[in-house]
Amino acid sequence: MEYKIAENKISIFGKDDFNPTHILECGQIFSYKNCGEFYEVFSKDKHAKIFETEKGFEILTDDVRYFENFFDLKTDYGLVKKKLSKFQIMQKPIKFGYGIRILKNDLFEVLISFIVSANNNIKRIQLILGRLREKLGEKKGDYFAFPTREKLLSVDEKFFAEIGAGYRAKYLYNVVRQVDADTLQAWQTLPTEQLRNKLITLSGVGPKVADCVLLFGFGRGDVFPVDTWIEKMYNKFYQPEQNREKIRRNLTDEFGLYSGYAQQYLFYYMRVRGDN
DNA sequence: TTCCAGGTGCATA
DNA sequence: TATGCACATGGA
Repeated sequence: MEYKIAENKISIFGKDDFNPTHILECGQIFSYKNCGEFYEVFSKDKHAKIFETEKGFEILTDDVRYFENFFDLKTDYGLVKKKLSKFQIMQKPIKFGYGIRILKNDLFEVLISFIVSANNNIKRIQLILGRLREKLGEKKGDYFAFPTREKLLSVDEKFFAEIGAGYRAKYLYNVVRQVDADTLQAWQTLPTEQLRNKLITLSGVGPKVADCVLLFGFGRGDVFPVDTWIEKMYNKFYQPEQNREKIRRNLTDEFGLYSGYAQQYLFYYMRVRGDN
């Protein structure tokens, strides 16, 4: 996919491998707004607006280099889809979510966000994270930054309960005391399996949340997060199986380095289309 | 009213 | 190692 970077704008040429609806509404990020004429997306303390043009899309932002990496623009998703299309099961999901790209979101934000996501629905996750930004994030004109770790350290467990986190309040209170952004960044050098083991030691982080952080933060394509929707998918298209660890092993064996990409097309397809 | 949502932690055997 | 249950909250 071709794109051009100017001072405050990234121009995307073509609409085959980039679609803001697919990218933002496929459940990998919770901080964005559909404003009709455009989408606005928030990551860390930054934001960008995405407009559709005749030839493609334009991303307007003060930090073009950040969002070039965020939208994973250097990866050839045409190739990803070509590799995945040899699997029969991927035909419809790829056609349906053709413009999906896997985001490289801020590690600390992804960690907090997906701890909130556990056993929760997307609407409520967005609500809780929105309140978190409003109450603790720095005001940046007409939006709020994601709170820094220092800010998150300043509140008690009750605060997280009051913004609606429910029983996850304890996990959040604990996890901000267990890691900081630099520690997470340092883990980037580890191979996936070791990194996964590190993440699972954190409060509120199990196999599923760890895989989401690996995929949507660390950019590891060799993980396959198994949630309730993937379990539904697996039981529909493969053999009946309720052990999520077995499902995960089977799917990563099948899709290898492209596991994460496959997962995201399938997740989006299952959640929006239900089936067929 | 009951079920479900991008599951995890902990006790028990 | 594996199984079962509790855990907040709000929409369907």
